[in-house]
Amino acid sequence: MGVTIKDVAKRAKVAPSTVSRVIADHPKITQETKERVRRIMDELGYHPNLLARNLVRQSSQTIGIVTKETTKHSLYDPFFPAALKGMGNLLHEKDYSIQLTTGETKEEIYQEVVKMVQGKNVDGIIVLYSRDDDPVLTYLLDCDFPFVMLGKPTVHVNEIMYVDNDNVKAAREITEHLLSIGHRQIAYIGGDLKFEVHKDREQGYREALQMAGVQETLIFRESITKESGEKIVEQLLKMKHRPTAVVTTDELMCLSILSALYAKGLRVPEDIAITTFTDSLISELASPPLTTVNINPFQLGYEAAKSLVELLQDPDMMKRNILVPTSIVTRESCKKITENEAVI
Amino acid sequence: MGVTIKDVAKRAKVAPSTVSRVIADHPKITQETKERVRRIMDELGYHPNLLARNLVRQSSQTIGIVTKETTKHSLYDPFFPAALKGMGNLLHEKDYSIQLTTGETKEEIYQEVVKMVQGKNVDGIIVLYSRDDDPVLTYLLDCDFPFVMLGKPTVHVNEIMYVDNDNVKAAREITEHLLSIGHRQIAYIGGDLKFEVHKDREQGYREALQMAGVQETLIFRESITKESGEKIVEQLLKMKHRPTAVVTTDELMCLSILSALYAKGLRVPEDIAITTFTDSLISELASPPLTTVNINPFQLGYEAAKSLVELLQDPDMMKRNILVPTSIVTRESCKKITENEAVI
DNA sequence: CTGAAAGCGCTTACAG
DNA sequence: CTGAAAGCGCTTACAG
Repeated sequence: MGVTIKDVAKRAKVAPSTVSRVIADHPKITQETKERVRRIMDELGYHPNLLARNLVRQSSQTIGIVTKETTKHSLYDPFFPAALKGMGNLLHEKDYSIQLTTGETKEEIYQEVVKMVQGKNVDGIIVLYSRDDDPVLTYLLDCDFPFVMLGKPTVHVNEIMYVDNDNVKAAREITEHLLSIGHRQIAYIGGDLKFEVHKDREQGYREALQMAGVQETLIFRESITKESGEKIVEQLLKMKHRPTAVVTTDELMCLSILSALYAKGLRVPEDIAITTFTDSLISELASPPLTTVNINPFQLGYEAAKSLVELLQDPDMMKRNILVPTSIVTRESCKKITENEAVI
Repeated sequence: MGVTIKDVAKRAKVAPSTVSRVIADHPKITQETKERVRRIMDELGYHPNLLARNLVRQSSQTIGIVTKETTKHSLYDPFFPAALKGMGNLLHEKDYSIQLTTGETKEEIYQEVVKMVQGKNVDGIIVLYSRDDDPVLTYLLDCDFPFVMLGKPTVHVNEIMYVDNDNVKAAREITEHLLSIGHRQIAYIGGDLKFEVHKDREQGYREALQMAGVQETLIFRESITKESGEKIVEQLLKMKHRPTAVVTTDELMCLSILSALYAKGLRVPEDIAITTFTDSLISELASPPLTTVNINPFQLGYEAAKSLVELLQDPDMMKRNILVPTSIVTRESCKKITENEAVI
């Protein structure tokens, strides 16, 4: 086996406890001893065995990151790597490691969380989604385990630390943006309402239309595939008052819609305006570049990790929430229209 | 603190060692004792403390995944989540956890790897890239630590277990595909040659042209941004014999090129054909859908993890390599051209 | 088939 | 300022 604290102690002619204190940079050890011990550690190539340290500290200095079950799409959702990077940045700073769930299904992931928590494999958890009836959430609350949610919880809002955008507002604003440049027929393409983010954005869309006195809403909640994009576009084209603008909430879905529109010979933004959410490189590189709600996914991850670390340092802290601001990035996918065009 | 093995032992009136054996499902424990002990474990809500188990076993049942330093682009490269999912799948099956590096720079990542290895925080490592002069690689080889590389190593090829595509062949085949449908002026847009993958693909491109008797090669190695796409397209358009087809090796770069082409009023595939690599959802959803080399990123990750687990089970096993096959997925971004069109 | 004991490699009160 | 000792919660030869 490798070099242990005892080997160092023997060579340095001190007790193992002293070596341990040198590692911890304990203030009551003389500079002299510290230097001597450190030199010997270098000589022997000593590195602390973290497994032993973890056991005695009952802490792994690791944060578990819980994802939702995978779909073909969620795999490629640019939100994930950006948020991951944000969490990684903060956690690296604070000297925590990241452990990722590997399960595919809800049940597998639940079991992993239980194992992480009970096995003391992680000191805290970040849940990367918010959905209805989530056994993971119930479990974490039940055992009072430190965690932060990325997204607004659907229950126990006041007992859970979370980081989110104001998705209602964000969706309202992007819809208002379209209204302000003359659009009246605006379709909305969101997602499954069991996820809080989709509830919020859909509500924001409704609010904006209502406040503008527009009666007609048009909402789609399809899974994100090429086919669903085609299906939606087909439906749009069949309508008497075809929408002049579309709010999508997902960059890949937006690509899918774009693709279907082009296939039908429609031009963006000339024939129809389109907007999306997230603002990864995809929005910038799409043709045309997309007007997008920048939700700052990196910052969301960063703040979630930061809140969790603070919670670990002070378990009794107030369960406060953080709202990461969003902003509209205007690109070429939306065009001002006159009243004439508005009603085709 | 939580329930320990001693609590269970006391209640079940057996020794802690017996409880331990029940957990391990040791064959020499009677069914009767097993059942009794298990019942009590349930009653008390006992879960093994993995930190303690890790210490005595000197193993963390965790695999470290080492990424390369981040760029704005690499963050969104769809290869990463797909490979991650592949690794996760296999590792979940084998009951290993995943620990991810969090560093931003080469130096930070190197330090993390050292800490992972020396601190015994991981049992094995998967390196997600292959580049020249990589201190991480040197270090892992020096301390003879179990690892698998995803990509072909640039040195010590025979001492390293790796999983890769045959990138030379893949690039040759996609270039030959373009040749076979009539293209003669084919540009290539790759990446920094310090990465083995880019060396290989560039070579494949060259080989295909050479074998077809085409003298002229045209190679770009830009970073992946909107601006570099514009720059490249500008250069292409200035040429006397403008290429009729472009091989790109990255889906986001391909989007960038598409975008720049459209901005200049060119049509794909009518005016210029374009192909790419990876085959994530992006290729499918792009406009037009992209002819792509499917490199099976999920499978690459899966096989890498599988090889590593095998290596951990049998440290003396032959350091064999695995080549994951690639295939060309034909979509609408390439059009057959006649000899007339070939020379504009 | 089961138990008593040692030990994994640290950390941390408690003495001095 | 430093050391001796106990202990974190398991596992695993060694006995019987």
